[in-house]
Amino acid sequence: MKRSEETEKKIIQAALELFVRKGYHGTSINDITRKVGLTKGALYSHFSSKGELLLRIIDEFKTRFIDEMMRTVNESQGNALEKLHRIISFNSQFAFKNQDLCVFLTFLTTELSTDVDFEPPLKNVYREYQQFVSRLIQQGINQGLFKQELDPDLVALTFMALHDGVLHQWVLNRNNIDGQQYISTFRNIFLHGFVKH
Amino acid sequence: MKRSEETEKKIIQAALELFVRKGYHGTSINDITRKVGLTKGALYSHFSSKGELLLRIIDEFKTRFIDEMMRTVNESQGNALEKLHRIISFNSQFAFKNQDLCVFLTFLTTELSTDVDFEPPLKNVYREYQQFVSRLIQQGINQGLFKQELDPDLVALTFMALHDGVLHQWVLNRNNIDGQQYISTFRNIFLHGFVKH
DNA sequence: TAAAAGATACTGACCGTTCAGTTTCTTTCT
DNA sequence: AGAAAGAAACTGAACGGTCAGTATCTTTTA
Repeated sequence: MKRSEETEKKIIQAALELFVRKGYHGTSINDITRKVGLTKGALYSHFSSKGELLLRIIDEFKTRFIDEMMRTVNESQGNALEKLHRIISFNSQFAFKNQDLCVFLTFLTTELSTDVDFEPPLKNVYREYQQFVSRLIQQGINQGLFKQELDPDLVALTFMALHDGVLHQWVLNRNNIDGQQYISTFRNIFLHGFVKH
Repeated sequence: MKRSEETEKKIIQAALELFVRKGYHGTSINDITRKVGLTKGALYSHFSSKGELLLRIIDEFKTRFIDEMMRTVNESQGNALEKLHRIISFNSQFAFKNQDLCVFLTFLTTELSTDVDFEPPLKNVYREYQQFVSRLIQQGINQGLFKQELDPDLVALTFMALHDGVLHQWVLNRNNIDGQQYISTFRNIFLHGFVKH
């Protein structure tokens, strides 16, 4: 890899970690350069603005998480339920390996959902995600696996809500939660509820 | 009500709306004073710092949402499942009436979860919430209503995760979602899952 | 040796905060 | 009741500091 590419990667990685930990507005360019061990001039010879850094991270999230998840699920065999299991597994594994990147979308969207520069790309990622899950739910309903009375869009939204929320709670309680057990809990609840029947 | 109290209320209300919409660091004192129609000096004669504003809002959230929810649920009759329904109803109604205040905790916690000044009070509110729900789940298990194999703490966490996530998604899609239908969807899924059985 | 990458030093704007002074309201005195 | 005095609320300008971004110079790399 070229040196400049490596530097860019380091900058993006540092920016990602800081954005997730302190928010976009709470992170200064100086914070980022200090973390990478560079100066402002160096950073601005790679990126034109702080905003471009954010857009690059959004893009990275899309290619590394969304696209990869769709690829994995589409290539897998099985009915809609099994594919939904796949998504949950993929998300969990990805979250374990790339905590920051995974948390990024949820956290930054809350902060920047009304920012004219960032709202459109952020919403695009969400929309793509939702449509993918929604289609899967629709398949499951057609296959007679899921309850027919449910609206696929709303179930997809609920799925994403649960996924977002679980991530949020996990970050807040990283040290007190057994990740594996937490995941199996929320998976069971999402699929079967927790009321006895 | 005294004039100063009214002004303080206006300031807090404006700060709340802006914090929720643009984040804590993304909101300036000037933004707030502009919205209220005051000057900086006036604001600082009521509040000692920007941080105090935030702490006051956290406190307001606690008394108006958490405490009130506990009171409502504790005073209600019925078993654990019915009380859980109460919580969901209360949260939904509260969210409809006080969108900003309800969204506040979720959003600001993501931004400020690593800030030494604000993390403790924010986590306290969450802890109180979780313990309350957790005890309710435990009651439900004891009463034979809920699945015994589940850990009450993790179910409570999942409940809050879903609640947080639903709020988040709702804010992002305020205009495209039928609130009532969305709530009933996530309630059904949480209680009974969406897989046919 | 030319171009890319980085260091240094700077800009103007805006940040949260302070404060001396003015206006507005409330109480006291005659 | 009406003027005087005092308190409370607010103004507007300024403070030091930090922000994102830029201009200029030096080093490294190919």
